[in-house]
Amino acid sequence: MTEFNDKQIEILNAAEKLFAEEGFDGASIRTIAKLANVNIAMISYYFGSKEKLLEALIIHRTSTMKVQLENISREDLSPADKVERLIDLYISRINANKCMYQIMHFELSTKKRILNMESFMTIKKANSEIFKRVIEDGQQKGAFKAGINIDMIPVTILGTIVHFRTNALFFEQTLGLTTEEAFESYITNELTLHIKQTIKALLANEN
Amino acid sequence: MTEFNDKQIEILNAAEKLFAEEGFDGASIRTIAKLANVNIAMISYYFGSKEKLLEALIIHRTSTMKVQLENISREDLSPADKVERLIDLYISRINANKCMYQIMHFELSTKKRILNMESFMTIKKANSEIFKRVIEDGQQKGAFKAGINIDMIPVTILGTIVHFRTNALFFEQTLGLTTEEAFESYITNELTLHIKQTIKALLANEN
DNA sequence: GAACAATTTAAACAAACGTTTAATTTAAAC
DNA sequence: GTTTAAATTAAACGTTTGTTTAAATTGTTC
Repeated sequence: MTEFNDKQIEILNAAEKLFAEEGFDGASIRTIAKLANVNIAMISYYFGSKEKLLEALIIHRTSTMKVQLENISREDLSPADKVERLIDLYISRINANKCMYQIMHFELSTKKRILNMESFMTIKKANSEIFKRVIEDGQQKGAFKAGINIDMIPVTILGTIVHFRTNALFFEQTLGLTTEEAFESYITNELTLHIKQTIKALLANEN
Repeated sequence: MTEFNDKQIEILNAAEKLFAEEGFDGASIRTIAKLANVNIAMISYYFGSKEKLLEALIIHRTSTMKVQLENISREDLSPADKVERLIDLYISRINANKCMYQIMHFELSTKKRILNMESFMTIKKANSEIFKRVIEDGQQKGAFKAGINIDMIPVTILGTIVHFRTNALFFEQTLGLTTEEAFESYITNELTLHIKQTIKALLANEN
């Protein structure tokens, strides 16, 4: 879409970090400018306002989250393997965009800004539909059970990951994940395994 | 614990609503005071500062969230029924304290305030341990499968509910839950059923 | 009802906020 | 090299922020 120069990219990166860490209201134009090594006036100069900066950031990041999931439904895999690959992709995407997810989940939950969240919603919708297609295919082939709420499966997958991340402090204590690596390692191994086990069990046809 | 008079309660209620809707930084002392129908100075007078108001609110609300879950592990039910009851209690507790959960999940995720979240963590820990006990009991009785990640089961339950609530706007659109009642009804019926189905499937022993 | 403490108020406080200005520097075009 | 546009700056703008003050009101005690 719109091309950004180096200065603008630096501002967007700084904004992403600080919006995620301190919230939109908590992060100030001055701290963002300082982190990006630019004059405070540059933000208004390039983006117009703080709110428009957030909007630009969301559109910029979501546009790069291309629908790579789409390809999976075309791959020649068993329905069960497709679901596993989808879960892997979900998790790796959140890991790669954890700041953005943090920001958008807060923005979605707040009633303050009636910001344009359509770009984020569109991605969510597309992903949900891919999931739906794969599962319905599996049901027709007799691999998956009927009578399950397909709409809520992405909710459980995403919810589990997001909830684990937001409560990082809690799990650092209770699971002893003191270092950053231990925490991330737990996500890619134990947590991912748990999600796969859970979804598999829900879908499994005992016949 | 500490007793609050009517004015203080009104301030706490107003603060809870506005902190949840607009975030801690987004809500101002003046809007809180206006909603509570008190002078702005009363907040400093009673609570000392905005930050201490949040702290008082958290301690006040979490102290009322007594460990009612504790009783369930003593009830004479099958392990499967106990799990169902635990899920019901989880959901009804979040429904009853949705504002507080909203606030605390944001506060937990932000790196800004190093606020005392111990009261919230203690509750989380207690609940997790009750869950653990019930499931381990079910495993010993042969009702539940072995080789599952017990720690992550509350994460999946809570994550699914919280994620559904935070993305309310999205599901209003995609599921057509236009009214407040339709949304809440979906949680108590479809979503609850989905969670129970999921956890049951994960725990079920096929032997 | 006088004396005292607790409550409530309007006003003011300094600090931080997002944004704009007007001047200056850098870059591009001819 | 002059001209024009773009980028960058420091300073100031008017608000809003959380908090405090000092005066006024209310409640309590004897």
